[in-house]
Amino acid sequence: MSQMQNVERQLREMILGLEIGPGEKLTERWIEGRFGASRTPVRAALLRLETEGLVGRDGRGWTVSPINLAELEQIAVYREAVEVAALRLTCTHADGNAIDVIEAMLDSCDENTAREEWHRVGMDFHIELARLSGNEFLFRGVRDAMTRLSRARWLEVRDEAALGRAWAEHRAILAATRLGDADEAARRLSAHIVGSRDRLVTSLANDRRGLRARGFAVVAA
Amino acid sequence: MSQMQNVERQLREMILGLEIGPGEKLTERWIEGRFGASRTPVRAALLRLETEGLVGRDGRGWTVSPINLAELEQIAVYREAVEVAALRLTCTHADGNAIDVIEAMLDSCDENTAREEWHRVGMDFHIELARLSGNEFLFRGVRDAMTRLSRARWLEVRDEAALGRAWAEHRAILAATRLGDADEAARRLSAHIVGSRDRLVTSLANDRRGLRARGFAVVAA
DNA sequence: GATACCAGTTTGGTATCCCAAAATGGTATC
DNA sequence: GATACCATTTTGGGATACCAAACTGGTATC
Repeated sequence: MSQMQNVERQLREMILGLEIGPGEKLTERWIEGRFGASRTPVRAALLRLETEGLVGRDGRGWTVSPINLAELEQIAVYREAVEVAALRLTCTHADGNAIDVIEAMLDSCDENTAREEWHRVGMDFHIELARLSGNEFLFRGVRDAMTRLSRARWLEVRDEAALGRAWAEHRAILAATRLGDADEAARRLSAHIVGSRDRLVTSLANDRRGLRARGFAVVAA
Repeated sequence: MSQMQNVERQLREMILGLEIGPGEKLTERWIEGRFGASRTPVRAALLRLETEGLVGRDGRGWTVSPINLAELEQIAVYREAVEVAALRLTCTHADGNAIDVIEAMLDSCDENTAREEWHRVGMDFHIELARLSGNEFLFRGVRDAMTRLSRARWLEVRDEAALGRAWAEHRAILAATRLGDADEAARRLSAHIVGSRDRLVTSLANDRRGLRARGFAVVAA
């Protein structure tokens, strides 16, 4: 694999994994040294990650995008539009086998599963469901929105009960989709997204002090 | 302005203006010479234009994205989702003054207006309307979709009557939005987008031979 | 005539160098 | 102690050099 893709992938993982905190300054030379690549692939990676919203410009330099509560709310609205559209599309040509695969993803999580894995599967559920629509642009929209939400969701304080409820909602959405009941599926997905957004923003707003203490920049709604 | 932004802007204009045809090969060295910049800004520009879907990789090299009828149909579906969501949002806080500005854009076109200008205003109408939603992500979604549709719409064979009908639809959408009638506005916008898509794809499919004769790569639906 | 093969050229990927602007840090001044 | 000022360093933007892989055109072989 080329250096360019390597730097991009590794830097993205460090940002999403919060190994580099939201709001931290980045210098091209530091990245260069950190990954043993020269500046050309480093700059290519930064340009890509900028379009993903993971890094941004801070004057002349680069910054890991802070957690922005107002932005999170906007993303949730965008996500609802594209994900519901994708799901409605999927309902028009529901494929039982494909839905089985996604349901198996949910089943793969139990009480012994690491929290990190629940997190990842929770994202992939929505991404893979959107992929079933067959529409590349709706799919990308959902995937990009989930990427932008990823760090915030990881920071969210979630209890076991909340995760269980989310999983139940996922299953209900799948069930309606399997039946091709677009209205029911859309209704449940909308509720899921809105609820998810509210819990997320509330949790982060409440924990803002703690997040700042960890050195994470959090911008208010 | 920096070279990077310069190269990006000029190259984008050449591609959107069809000065470089869909499907044409690009070499970094040619661009370098054409705009008097070195490869560093050229590379940055290509990476950016790649995310806009205007250029793509062809093996190791670069290609101006061909007109892809299947893709155009998918983009229209995506666009409908985000643009309708944006419009519904706008209807919840309709601002008469802002709508006046957009209506003035429509008024600025008359029988003496160049076709190129009609084309530009037709795009900007949708983009500016989406901006009123106040949601950055819905706005970007609409803007990016319009960018991707731009070349195809320019190639579309459209008569005066079709343009007149489009303008009437635009005005009806604005009127419903001004009244805050979200359902009516959404219904009219959906119809406008679907009709627009059908005419576009039909026109291009019919004229495929002519387009190929001009050296434009057109991929079938 | 078709094909396999080879030398020369082109091209994108990468590394490195240079520069102007911005950030930094220390110092003199009040 | 606060502040204005200046020398130094750092940093991103750009230019260029180098390389390996891909492409090209021609040639020899069958």
